[in-house]
Amino acid sequence: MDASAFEYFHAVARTGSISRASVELGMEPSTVTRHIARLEQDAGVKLFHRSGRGMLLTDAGALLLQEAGKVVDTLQHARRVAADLAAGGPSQIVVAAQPTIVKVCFAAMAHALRSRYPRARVRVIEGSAHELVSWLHQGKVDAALLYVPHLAQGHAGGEVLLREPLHCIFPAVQPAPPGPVTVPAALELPLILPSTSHGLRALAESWAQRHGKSLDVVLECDGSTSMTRRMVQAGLGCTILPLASVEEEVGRGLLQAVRIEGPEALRSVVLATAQNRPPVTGLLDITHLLRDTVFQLVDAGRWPGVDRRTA
Amino acid sequence: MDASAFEYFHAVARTGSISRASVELGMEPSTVTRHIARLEQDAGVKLFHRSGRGMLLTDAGALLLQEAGKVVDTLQHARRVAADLAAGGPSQIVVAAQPTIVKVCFAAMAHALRSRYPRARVRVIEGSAHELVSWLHQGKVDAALLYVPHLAQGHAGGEVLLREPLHCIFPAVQPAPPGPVTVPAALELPLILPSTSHGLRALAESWAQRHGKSLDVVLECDGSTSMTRRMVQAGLGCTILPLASVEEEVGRGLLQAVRIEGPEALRSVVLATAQNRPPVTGLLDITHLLRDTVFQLVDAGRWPGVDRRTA
DNA sequence: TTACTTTACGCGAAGCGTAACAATT
DNA sequence: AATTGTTACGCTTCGCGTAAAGTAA
Repeated sequence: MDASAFEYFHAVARTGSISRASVELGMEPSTVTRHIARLEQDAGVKLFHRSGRGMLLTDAGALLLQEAGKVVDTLQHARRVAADLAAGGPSQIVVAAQPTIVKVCFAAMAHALRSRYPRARVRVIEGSAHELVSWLHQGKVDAALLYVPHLAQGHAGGEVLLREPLHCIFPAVQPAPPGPVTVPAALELPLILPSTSHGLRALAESWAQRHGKSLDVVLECDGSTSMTRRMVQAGLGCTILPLASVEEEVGRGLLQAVRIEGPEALRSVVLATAQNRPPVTGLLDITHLLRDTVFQLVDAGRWPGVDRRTA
Repeated sequence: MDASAFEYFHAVARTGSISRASVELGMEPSTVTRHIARLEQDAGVKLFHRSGRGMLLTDAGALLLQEAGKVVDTLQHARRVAADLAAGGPSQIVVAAQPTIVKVCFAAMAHALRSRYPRARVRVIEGSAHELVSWLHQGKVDAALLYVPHLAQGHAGGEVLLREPLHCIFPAVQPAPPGPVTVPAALELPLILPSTSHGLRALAESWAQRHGKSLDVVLECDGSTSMTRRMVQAGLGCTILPLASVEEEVGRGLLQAVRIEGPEALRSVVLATAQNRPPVTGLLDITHLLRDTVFQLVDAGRWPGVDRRTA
């Protein structure tokens, strides 16, 4: 029973159709049919229910898919290591980060990675914190930059690169305090925040609990922070964000940002790598490069709101 | 890059020679050579140092072997699941146990497994407790019967089948106490025991510590317990074993066995399965069968020194 | 010399694509 | 009718084994 049979099977099960799998695999549908037919003959059971609309896994098929998935993953890793050997260094580098971080430093990072590893395929992905840890765990990304909500760092194998102060974001039309505000003062404001399970919302909730207040959430706004920014610009309320997220709007006078005081208003940016998986070739080099890039950005004043003192 | 390439590579690296790998793989040496040569070409580096005596991994080869090993393991599991599907039940059953347990009940177990799963390949392996947990973790065995030293059960996903009392084993020439002895009394005896890291030795050490005594170990005897038995027969000292290990010699008057009193002199026999790995087809059935076999042996009085009361 | 790996060569089989067919919606 | 899966057929290619050559101990 050849390993490629499991790969074909995996593709068909995932796409739910022979024709879709065939284009993904770059071969003719008839070939895929033959492979599936042979696998079913070898296994002695039907792995799919056939219908005019596609292929649906049977119970036995679902069982075998578990194993097929592992085979595909393992093979992919092995091939990648071989490719790394051939390239004399990493042949593929995948870095992910949360949107704000992407905005600030992924241009510089992509540039640094490309010039350091010209022969490697460099991929950058944007995702939520939850997605990032999941991707790390699955080995889909090599390194990730993410916010750790408060002082709860050390949960994963991450190195704290810097601490970024959070700001209260006001509409341009509303008079904002001239200097930094305290956390309790921020909690008095009508806020536009993401719904639960988002890092910033969880942080705000923990502030409210600690100071014995309740949040005045006038609007829940999920998705990209640009939507939240537009809501604040429209004067519906204030929000809490790092300065980097709104630097441009602040510069153009569309929004006002006031720093929130105190250590609880600091979010750590950590550089995380997968601990459970074997490190990719040159991962240590890569993390060094990413770290240096971040520090250079901060030193050049290109990370709004962050300097060496806060970091 | 085909998965079979990794399998061939794995075989060559493991055996250290193309010719040995070729017989293991059931093919001609020239074929294996071609596969390795192509893999090296794809990887762009030499994976082996060639010498007139065989093949030795390079650094790059060692790196790739890590991945190749995972590929081989994963593929093996996937093929097995497929074979289970084809057989309509488990196609292979691997059960392991510590030597004494093997001696007492593996004949009955092998018989029960063969009659329950006539189409399956049944394998039984004997090994030390340390090896057993390692094999379970690696997925090399489906179920294992092993002794848990004292009352520290529950560490792994194991079910306690019974508790077996330990005995003091005396030479035939030496007058032995007529009835059960206490743990402190046993600790006074000159003992022949395995060296550290063996379960029985660790148990004896813990007794000594708890009763504030020190062991009088006249001889350390590693390997099979039959060596220990011969040493006791020769009159060099006493030892501590379950009755099942020495039943035959006791019956022939070559040794004397005296039960040790108290709950601390009981060893639990646990039926363990791998928790970290997906269960094999019908594993639940198999464990049921093994459990019933043990209980039937005990009820029939075929497990020396154990009855329903101690169990 | 001996044991092992590698190359050359010819053959056979396995797998692919094209194209026609069948079945479900 | 349209989309999708399956079967038939001819062909190419890939990989195996045999046999000879090369190479280190």
